[in-house]
Amino acid sequence: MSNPIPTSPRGEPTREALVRAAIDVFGRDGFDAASTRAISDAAGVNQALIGYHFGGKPGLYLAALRFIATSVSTRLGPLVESIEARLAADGRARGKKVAAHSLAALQALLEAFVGMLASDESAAWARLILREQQSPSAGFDVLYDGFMHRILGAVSELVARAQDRGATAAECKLTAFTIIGQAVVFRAARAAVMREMQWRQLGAGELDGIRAQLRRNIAAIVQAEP
Amino acid sequence: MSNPIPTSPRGEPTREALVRAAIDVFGRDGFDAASTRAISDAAGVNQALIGYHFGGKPGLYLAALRFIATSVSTRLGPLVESIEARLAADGRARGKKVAAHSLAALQALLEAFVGMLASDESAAWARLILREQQSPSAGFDVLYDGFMHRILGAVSELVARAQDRGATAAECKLTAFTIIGQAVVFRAARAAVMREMQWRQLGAGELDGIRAQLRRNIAAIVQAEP
DNA sequence: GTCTATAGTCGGATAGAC
DNA sequence: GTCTATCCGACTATAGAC
Repeated sequence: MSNPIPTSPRGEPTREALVRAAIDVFGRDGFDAASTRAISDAAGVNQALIGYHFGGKPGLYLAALRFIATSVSTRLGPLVESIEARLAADGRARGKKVAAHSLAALQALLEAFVGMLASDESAAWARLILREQQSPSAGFDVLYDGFMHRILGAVSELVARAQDRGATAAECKLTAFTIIGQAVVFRAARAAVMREMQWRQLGAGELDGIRAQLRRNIAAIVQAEP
Repeated sequence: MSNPIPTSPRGEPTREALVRAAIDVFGRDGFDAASTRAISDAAGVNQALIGYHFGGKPGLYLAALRFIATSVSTRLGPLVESIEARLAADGRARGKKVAAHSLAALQALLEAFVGMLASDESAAWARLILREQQSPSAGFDVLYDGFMHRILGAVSELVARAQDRGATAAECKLTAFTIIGQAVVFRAARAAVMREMQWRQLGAGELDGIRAQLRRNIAAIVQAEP
């Protein structure tokens, strides 16, 4: 059916331009409504090249999701890796000291996360991800296995150590989602945020306020008495 | 251009069937990809009736958003009204007593909110709302003015009174969004939640766990020391 | 590897019978 | 108010020249 992607270096710029345009157009219009013409026009290449390079529209869609997973991993990967290394080094050790640096790491990770969600470049692929969450296609696996599972695991584990009360793994995962939700809302409900806050843009100043709020909330949640 | 909606009672069942089907199909496919044929088929009526009753596809879309705003208002309106009445009765009074019942009201409102977001019936229109948030059309006003602004105002005001430390209105609004985000994530990132929690459904048991988590987090956030 | 041209399908809107 | 029939434009995919 859909042939493998040709790998000749000569076509690489074309493939990358198509993928970048695809993320934008698929994110804005959804898979069905997005037209291959709109994508090829935005990429500045011929429409027939989508069939040649990706086998067709679905192949280009999957390539776009893979590109997103790689982008997120590139952006958050180093921080997540350093956290995972620290988690492994601490092993089963617990106590005030572990709790303190786990909280700090949790705050740092979510500040990086919300910074990513706030950026303009993330707008297009965030739209695609939110679509996949609402109606998962076969491509959802690319996103979940590509970065979601790993980040969720790190956040849950940090919550467990920062709280240091015998919360179950399921409870920590639930806490992780409520913490992540506090960042996600600034992308998922962006239009309402901008209108209600009467912001004209979400720039550095606004992001600082959001980050301070997140730091405070995270500390309050993990330090609260059970 | 698009004539006003005919108001004859004879056509009312047709209009309602079309609006209900429209919420489902528009939510699933987006405005462009949704076909009027799919909507009329799902509604069990003739495709040409969309033109007759709503002037066309855009008219039906706006009618669907209006229906959603009314549905949410019906579901959360009474609770919000009782909260607004209490806020008005308290006036400028502050202190421990006001803080305590404001916290309780905040928790109750968010439990109702997340219950709505968890319900299957809300899935379709939640999809539509998330789409509008990501790429607001002219119809976003219908949603914002219809219920968002009012609920956000109630949550912000409850946060201000439950904290009872001189936080600015902007800070309270930001806190309100982070609190609402903790509920919204269970709709916006539903696919990731189900997979990571290894849930097969989000039923009464799972919802109880989410609500307990929200209660705890909200109390921790508003009671934390500045 | 990239292009033009086109075949085949499906979309929204509407005219007109009942 | 509801239906059938149809126009016309836009879409994806692909054949074939360069």
